[in-house]
Amino acid sequence: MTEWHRLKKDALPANVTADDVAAAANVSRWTVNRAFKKDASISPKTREKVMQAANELGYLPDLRAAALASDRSHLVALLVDDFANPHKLVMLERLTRALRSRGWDTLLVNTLNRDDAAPAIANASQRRVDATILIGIQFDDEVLRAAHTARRFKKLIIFARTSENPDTISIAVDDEAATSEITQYVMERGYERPLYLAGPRTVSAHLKRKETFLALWQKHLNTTPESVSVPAYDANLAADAVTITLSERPKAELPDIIVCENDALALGTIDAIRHRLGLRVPNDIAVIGFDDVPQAESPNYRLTTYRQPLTDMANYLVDVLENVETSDLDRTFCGRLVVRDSA
Amino acid sequence: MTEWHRLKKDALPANVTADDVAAAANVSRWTVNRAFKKDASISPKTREKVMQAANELGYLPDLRAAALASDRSHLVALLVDDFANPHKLVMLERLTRALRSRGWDTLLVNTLNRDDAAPAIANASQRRVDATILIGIQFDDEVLRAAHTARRFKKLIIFARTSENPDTISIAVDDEAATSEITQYVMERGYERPLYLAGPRTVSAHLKRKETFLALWQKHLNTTPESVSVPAYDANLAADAVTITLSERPKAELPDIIVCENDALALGTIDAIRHRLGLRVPNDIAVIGFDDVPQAESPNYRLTTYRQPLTDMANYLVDVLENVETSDLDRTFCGRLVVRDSA
DNA sequence: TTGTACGCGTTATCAC
DNA sequence: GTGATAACGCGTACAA
Repeated sequence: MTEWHRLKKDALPANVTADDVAAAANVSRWTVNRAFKKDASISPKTREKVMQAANELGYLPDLRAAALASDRSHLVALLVDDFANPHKLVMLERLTRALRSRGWDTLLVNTLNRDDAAPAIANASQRRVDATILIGIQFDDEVLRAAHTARRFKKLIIFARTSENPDTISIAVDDEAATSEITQYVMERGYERPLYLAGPRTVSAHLKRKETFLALWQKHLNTTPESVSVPAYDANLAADAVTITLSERPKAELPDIIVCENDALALGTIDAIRHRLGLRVPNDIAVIGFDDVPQAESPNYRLTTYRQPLTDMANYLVDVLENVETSDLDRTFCGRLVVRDSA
Repeated sequence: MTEWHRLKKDALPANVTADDVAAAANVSRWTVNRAFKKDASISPKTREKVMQAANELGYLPDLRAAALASDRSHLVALLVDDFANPHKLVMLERLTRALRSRGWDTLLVNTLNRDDAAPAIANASQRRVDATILIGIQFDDEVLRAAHTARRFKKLIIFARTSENPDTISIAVDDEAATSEITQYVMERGYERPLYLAGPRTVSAHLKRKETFLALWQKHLNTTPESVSVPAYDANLAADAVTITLSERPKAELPDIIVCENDALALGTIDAIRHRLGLRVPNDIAVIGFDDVPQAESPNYRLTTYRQPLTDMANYLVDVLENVETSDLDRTFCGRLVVRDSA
């Protein structure tokens, strides 16, 4: 008989409650509770006794019941609708790491399609999460209104994206400062004919990158750069868009740099320049991205990009969760330009 | 005043319960319950009346209380420890899609480090999830034993990885069949000096790819191919390993194909071959992967790889959840080789 | 088809 | 520092 099977056999019943522990430790159920609570007024000796009994019985507090009774679940819902962007995986890692290491659990909700955003939010509210975090793209005012109607969570946080909605807490990088830094770099390096490649336009939770870039260029050089949009942050879509836009174009009219709203687009752009247009990066066309995804530093791409301070942002998000306030919690962060070889 | 603000102002109290709806609809609380339950014996008229009252009050059942009372949460924990592998993002999307579209919610648990696996499982058990799904790599027998000690969930599922552990349900691709198909393809294309690039060796939940490949090669050609391992499924690690292994080697002794345990390794391998060794793919060294991540079809990689039927696997996982049984639910699936240009 | 005790396992609050 | 009472919001089982 393996050790595993012995364990299986000796397994105690699954439904050990605080009452059982209380009986075993000869204390009241409430004392058991205190033993599991930080800074509770309980003598070290009793706590020790309780913990030992709990260990023997395999007792762990039931978080469902705790949430029901206290109306705080230490649970957040994370709504995502944009799994084509590799940066999402990084964000998921950073957010779940910050949350979990500080005692918060994460409900990952895949917003299946555009019409599913509102039901997804309603669903989260039925779990009585303490906050709902939006890290997708298709959240417009309509969705935020749905969130509000299905009000049940105290906080609605928009992460890595800016929102002016007053009932929302936005934690994001300062797009204007970042884009300003990028623009300055592009100008200093002497690029003259940029093409801006943007993602989908959203109504309420957006990035201010494209408009800032165009405005700055206009201001300093008095011309408005060309720009193209794709309907999702997807490298393949970006590659197609770049190919279609530039393939028939005479060399002299090609852009000398493509400024991309994020790395997902930038990576596709590099692929298209090399393998569809048959040109070199950065010699023929340079490329600059945003996010600094892991791929960006691969020897194949060596992408110049802007890195967001995701860890700081995630930690601030937990600060917000632990704060009782609900308003004036918006905050922007500054990242830094990571210069590699693509521009 | 915007519509948003009006809604805010008119918002009803957040704590609407079934009792409130019952009062408003002039029925008992239990009738309200039935209205929200599928195939409950309730007259359409009453249900309609209840639903209307519920809508007006903004009532939605509290899933915490439901789980507490029924001991079924329709919630699963998804434990992940391997965020460097882009395939994880695809798996997360497919799993959450299948789960959510069939009424299941997902707790995403980031297993922060090796020692955190057991606490992570314990934490999931405190949420009283109906099942725990492991999609990482660092789950050995010790961890599974911890899972068992913190028993509270009915099912422990290992997804996309094989386990012989009797208390575990394993849903995976048939590695032997898949590797056999790959091996046959490699032989048919006339490759003679393969190098096998594997990921970390795990104890209980493993892939049978490397051993199968080596055994088949041995059987048919009577030689054992060289193999190399990296400690994580990370493209950068793979690139480094390939570089170190091959950079000083005379051309004649280089492998003519590198067979990778998955795409994460394969993409890094291609990068290293091109940019560090200065060779061509597939002309000098061919590469073959496993998973068919989105990157694999980019014009830059055109990776020949093996695609798992992830959607079918995810749907089967939900079947398993909805099944009352616990044993004999293991199942393997067959995928297909996707031939592109890299091999 | 509809209504009624009771229990699920905690927490908040107050009494000792 | 410790024990006790009353919720928290719903499900189950059974009765009407």
